[in-house]
Amino acid sequence: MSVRVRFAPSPTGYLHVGGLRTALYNFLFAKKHNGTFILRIEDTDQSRKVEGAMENLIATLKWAGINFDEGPDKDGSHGPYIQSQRLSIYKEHAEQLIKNGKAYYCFCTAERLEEVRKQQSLQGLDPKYDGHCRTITIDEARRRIQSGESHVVRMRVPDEGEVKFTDMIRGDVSIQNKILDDQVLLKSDGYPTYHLAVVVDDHQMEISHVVRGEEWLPSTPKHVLLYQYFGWDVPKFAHLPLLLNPDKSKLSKRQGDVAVEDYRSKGYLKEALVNFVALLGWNPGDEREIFSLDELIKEFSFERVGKAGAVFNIEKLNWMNQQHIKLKSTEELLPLVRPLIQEKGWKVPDAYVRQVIGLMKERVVVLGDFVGGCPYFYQDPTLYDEAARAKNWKPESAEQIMKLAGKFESLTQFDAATIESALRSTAEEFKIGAGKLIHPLRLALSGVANGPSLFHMAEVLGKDAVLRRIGNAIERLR
RNA sequence: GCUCCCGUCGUCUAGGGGUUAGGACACGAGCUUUUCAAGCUUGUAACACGGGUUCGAUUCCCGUCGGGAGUACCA
Repeated sequence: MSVRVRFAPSPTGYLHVGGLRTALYNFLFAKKHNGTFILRIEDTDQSRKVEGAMENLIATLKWAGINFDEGPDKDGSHGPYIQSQRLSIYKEHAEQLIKNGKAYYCFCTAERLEEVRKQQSLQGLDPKYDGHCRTITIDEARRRIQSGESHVVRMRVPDEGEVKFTDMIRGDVSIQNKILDDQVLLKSDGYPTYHLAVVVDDHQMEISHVVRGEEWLPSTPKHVLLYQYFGWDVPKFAHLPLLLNPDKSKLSKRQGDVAVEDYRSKGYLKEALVNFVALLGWNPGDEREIFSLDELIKEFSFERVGKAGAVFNIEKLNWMNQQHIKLKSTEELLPLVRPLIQEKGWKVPDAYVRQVIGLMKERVVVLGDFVGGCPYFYQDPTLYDEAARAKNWKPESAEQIMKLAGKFESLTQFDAATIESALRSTAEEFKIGAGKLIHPLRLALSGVANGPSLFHMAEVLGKDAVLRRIGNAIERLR
């Protein structure tokens, strides 16, 4: 059997990191088995529709490197891939169920439904549709519809028996029919609910494995029942453990960033985010942790996906981002850093940025650190860190640095080696340790107490900037 | 409430009838060092609880507790 899987988000804004992982697992599984990965847009709730959300979703998936084979803008002869364009299909299927007695028209108003639920909870019963419209004959129903009465279609769930299915991650799951609700399948506006739409689409699109979040586990029995009603083969299911907030509730906004775009704009590499999210619930079975997308494809399997929810731990993501940055060449980093410098309005040539990247690469966590973490590479310092000044700038420093500047001036070759020897010889002349010059010079050049190797930093800055900054510092730090 | 799912260091996890319960992040210490990082070495830290089964359970079974999800004309 060929593998066909799908990621089916609803376009309500941005791509959630939980969604990213669901999409990723689907993608990895498809690629691993030479299968097909499909993107389907589930926009059956008109009230939640957000303009541009679908384009955004597609762009973000593309950014992450999770490419789909079939989808809204990639026809694969199983479309359309946007549910709002498939309304007639759902309607036909709902009617088929009605004809077979597996579904029925319901005319209950929202008010009545609410009242019923209220009464039930008052009596300590489960809130559930009371079957009020179950016995209305099709003829009568048609008359009422003809006269313009608002209605929905509900599935008829048997009162007895149970539904069983096997989940690739959780094993056998079963549930009693009697606790299942007569789920609405077709809403009064003619749109299907999720439950009808997924089943119909997954079947028509020949989905072999339904891989989705654990929040769907409780409604899966209804879906299985629908497959049976239609006489269709049931696909395999894999319900992924949830991604959690630090307090263990389902990962949500208000407790941190959940949008993939947020992490992107904060300077996380797609490689790091994908790698990190892959390891939330899955592991390779050995102690490797850093993976490329291709390696993930090679290693992935549902047997190694865990059952328990996983807290989204930003500290580990930070570490992983560092690792992936270090894995990248300066040339690969350049186009990622360049726009950030542009944003600040700073103008420096590529050759210069390459040198900065070279020096900063080992000490950066997010891409922004190449810029905001070392502004002194782009601008003369105007403020000097107070603590550093108190610690490193002594009354005699000005004279010593002045002397050093004199030596710098006469250097024909201004590189890390010549800078270092000039500094060391100056220190000797004053009979002080090199540190007594290094620290104040660093303060003068960068305005702060720490950063990359001072001599290399000075080399990158260049002689003119170094002399100018020394002059400024002596003026301002007196 | 009811239904379903889950339960190994603070977090991500490996393991599985007999182990010094392993790794990673974070945290502490040390080394290195012109600073800060990085790197290397190292330390602290876990099988939720109670019953079984068994010569032996963290591992298998049951219960309890705890957590989560679902319970919509939202997905």
